[in-house]
Amino acid sequence: MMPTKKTPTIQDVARHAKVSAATVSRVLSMPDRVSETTRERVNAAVRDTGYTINQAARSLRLRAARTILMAAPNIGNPFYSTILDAVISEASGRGYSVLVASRIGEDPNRWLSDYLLSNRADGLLLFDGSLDTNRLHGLDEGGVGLPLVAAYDEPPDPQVNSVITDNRLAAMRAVRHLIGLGHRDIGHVIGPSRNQSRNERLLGFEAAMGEAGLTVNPAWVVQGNYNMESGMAAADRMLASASLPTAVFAGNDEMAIGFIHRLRRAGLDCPRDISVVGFDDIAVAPYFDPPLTTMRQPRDEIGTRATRMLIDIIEAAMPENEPVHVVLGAELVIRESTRKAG
Amino acid sequence: MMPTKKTPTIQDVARHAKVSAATVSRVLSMPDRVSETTRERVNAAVRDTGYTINQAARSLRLRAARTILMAAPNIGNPFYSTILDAVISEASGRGYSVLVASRIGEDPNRWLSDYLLSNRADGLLLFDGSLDTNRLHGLDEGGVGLPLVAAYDEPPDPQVNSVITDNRLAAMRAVRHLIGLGHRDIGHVIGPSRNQSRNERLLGFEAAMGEAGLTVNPAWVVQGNYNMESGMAAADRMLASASLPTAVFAGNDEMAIGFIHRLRRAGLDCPRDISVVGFDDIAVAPYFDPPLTTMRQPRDEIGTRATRMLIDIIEAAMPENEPVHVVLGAELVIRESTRKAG
DNA sequence: TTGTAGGCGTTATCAA
DNA sequence: TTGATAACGCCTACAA
Repeated sequence: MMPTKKTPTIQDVARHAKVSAATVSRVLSMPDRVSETTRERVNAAVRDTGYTINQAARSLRLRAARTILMAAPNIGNPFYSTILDAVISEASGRGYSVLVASRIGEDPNRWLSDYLLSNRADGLLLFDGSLDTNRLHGLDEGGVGLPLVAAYDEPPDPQVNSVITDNRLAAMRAVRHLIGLGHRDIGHVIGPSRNQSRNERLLGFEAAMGEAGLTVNPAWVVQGNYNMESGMAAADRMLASASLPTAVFAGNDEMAIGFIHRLRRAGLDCPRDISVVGFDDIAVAPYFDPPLTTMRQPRDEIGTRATRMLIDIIEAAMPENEPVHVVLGAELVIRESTRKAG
Repeated sequence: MMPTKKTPTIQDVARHAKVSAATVSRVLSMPDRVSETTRERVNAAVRDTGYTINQAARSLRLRAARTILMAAPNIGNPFYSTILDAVISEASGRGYSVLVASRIGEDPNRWLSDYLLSNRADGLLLFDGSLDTNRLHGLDEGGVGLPLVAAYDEPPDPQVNSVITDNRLAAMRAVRHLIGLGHRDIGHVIGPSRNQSRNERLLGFEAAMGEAGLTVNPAWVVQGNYNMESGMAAADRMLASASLPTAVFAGNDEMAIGFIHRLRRAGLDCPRDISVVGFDDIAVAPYFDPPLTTMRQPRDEIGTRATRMLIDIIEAAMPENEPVHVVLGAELVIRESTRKAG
């Protein structure tokens, strides 16, 4: 076995090319400030030595890691992983790496400060609405503005940049679709209470009901947890009530799927007995039986826009005077889980 | 707006506590080598100044980033994102951060060398079977052994450490289940050709057919792409053949779902007309209609074991003399997409 | 156009 | 037990 060769440094390349380290550095970062001939010599030397830049040294010197951190409540959830995919594409297109943190537990701020204030990541993409962005902003002692973009969930703090879907409007449109189909007895499976998007969707539900002069039956508004299991439980609770709605707006597709599944086990058919509209348009939605009518969130765009915004902020390197808020629309995708009432 | 305070360094803390920087460093990394009283003074100073360690400087000095890189073909796929979740848990429990790279394109080696040889990541978790691990090993010039664990896909290279499921055996068990149900006309939807796991599953399929004295009808072996869309296409091709099998082993659950979906559109029912067994046990499998019979891969365990192994290697910091191969079993989960023949 | 020199913030070695 | 000092590898004034 060969003796371990040390990985070559910029000095090794310099020696090899018979120039100074400074020149090598220039060739790498601003090639036009170097004469053609030396540039070629240096490039050859880089190849010969197999040099790769040491990022740690570079970060230390530049005080920038060219890395961003994405924090999500549960990266195993396809919703977030789809976004992550877009985040990685956009980030690596701009020369940034992506660190991922999931299920940030008890002390999120300490956690995040470890990442952000310690030169590991230059900015934060926050997909976890349960984090307290007010306190997070406190991380940033000087008040300069920690590069931060909150996405997906409505930020409780208008001070932070955000990219979100208009959950309220989207919910209204989903419910209006049901109402347009002639439904009047409409239920809602809502998300977990900590979640801000859930509140917006509930508000949208109520607004759409109100504008149509329909009353909300509290027994038909049941809480879930944004997963399939909880959709089943929601169905159970609704089935236990005195009467049944003819249509239900589920806070997301997972819950819609669990809900429909449970309905079927109880001998009820969707859409024959109950129409169901979901939210998100997850991958399986078109292939489910029945194919799910749902509000499609532009997840790619959420990831791409949020990342672009974050990197712009990082590179502008200036205090964000005015926070930017991007609001994206959701699109109603009509499939077969909803049909005319009666 | 306040003037930007520079983030405090270890020197600031030292001044504050009236000790040397070396002492502060010791308090942070080996507290017992410091007297009780100074330790307290230093800790207080750390709190007062709001000091956080600069990871870039630390990495430079230590020649280690305490970061690992996970490379997957498509992190948006729930299969990989579930694993990622486990990877992050395990890694952060051991004080490591996780960088994620997805869809590594044309020149994967260059890409990866950028990460690994440049002190950004200390090791690689490779979930992309399309990467050439032979050439990847070449990254490691001295032959010391780049810390690398390949997972999920059968590594074409026995030289690299791996954590995999026994795809062949799992496939055999899936098909035996079908045979045990009395099926004799059995088809197979296989994965994309670049994929090694697909070959193993095909081999398992053939082995199980062979041992039961059944012949494989080539018209019933159709290729897909591990996604739902391709499952539909596979069904189309099978429906176009002279006769139909009574049971099908799908290379993964996504294809099983697309397949069943298409069948239903053609007026065929699963499991009444055709039984289908899938592979993976993705989240929606129990909620699909019919609930999917499938081979469950221990995805959490894959992620956890692979990560543990990688970090062990990194921290042992010694040439891996013998590559380690961990083979995990898959479990048959019988639900309702398969039933007795006839 | 190129080179010299200094410092980014840490930790390990060596002395005290 | 503590402190001074010297790297780790890079970039960027400033000088030549």
